[in-house]
Amino acid sequence: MMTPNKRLILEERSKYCPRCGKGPLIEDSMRGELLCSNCGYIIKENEISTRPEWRAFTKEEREEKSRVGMPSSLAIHDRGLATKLGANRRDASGRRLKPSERRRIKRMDMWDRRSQMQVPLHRNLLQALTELDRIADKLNIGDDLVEKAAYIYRKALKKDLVKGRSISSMITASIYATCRESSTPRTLKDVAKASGIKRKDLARSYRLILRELDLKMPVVDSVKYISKISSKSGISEKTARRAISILQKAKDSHISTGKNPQGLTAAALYIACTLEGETATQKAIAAAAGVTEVTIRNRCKSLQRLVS
DNA sequence: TAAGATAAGAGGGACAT
DNA sequence: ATGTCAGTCTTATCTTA
Repeated sequence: MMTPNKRLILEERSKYCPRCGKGPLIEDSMRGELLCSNCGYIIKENEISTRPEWRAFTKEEREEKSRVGMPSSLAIHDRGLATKLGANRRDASGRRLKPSERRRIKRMDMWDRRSQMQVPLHRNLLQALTELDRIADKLNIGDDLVEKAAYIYRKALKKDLVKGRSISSMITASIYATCRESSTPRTLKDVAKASGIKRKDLARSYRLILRELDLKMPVVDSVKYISKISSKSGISEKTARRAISILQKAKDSHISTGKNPQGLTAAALYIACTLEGETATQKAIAAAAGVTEVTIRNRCKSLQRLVS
């Protein structure tokens, strides 16, 4: 009972990162985040702790939450709390609320007000999150990533990063950042296309977010792109595996750092094709990977030295 | 027709001024 | 703050097998 709330949180969690499986997890008390010291992954549930007091309630809250209908979602512009405590004291399905639930909602409401979300900001968020849904749908990314993107956007908004820039470009950048963070293979190009933002602008906004929010991204693993590219250009499983081993070698010899991962992957696939006697044109692979043939050739030059 | 070569230009990071 | 530099990637065009 004497345990401070902070420690309570930490003890409830696994000591290992859910993504990379390593750790240890450390707490960034400045931002109230729990993150992996190995890969920088921010453990999602702790996002809520930008409003630290909530953490005190976790245990009971969690049980209560499940009884009170819609979960509070970061991807809803007001976290789903728009409906203030109504006069009739009933929830959405008409049930009477228990006094304890009423108190809780009132408290959440209070924090909502205190969170200095002024009306223009609300409007901004609403617009951004509408856009977020639309783009996320096109990109086929899951709800958890949508939540994460919404979280990043909120942070950007709080830091006034959106001021002077378009909402679309910033929410798009948030989405891209989310993909990178979770190692979901979506390229700048993919995301730009889905949103209608120019690649250049997206890249700029993304870098801004990265810098200002101090986000650390895992190094993108070119192997992740193998299946995407090989299936698009109809390359066999066997050849794809060969390409993976080539990429592995490339990684070990450090020629892959600083190179466009799609280009590298495309080149590895091309070389694998020639080694396996499979016919595939540079053109086809380049198209599938979203890079030019020239890039493939350039990567091939350094990769071929490894293979031979 | 596929692949290689070459050249020009865009955009950004690093570093110095 | 601004400019330069090295390096990457893209587009375009020409040549080669």
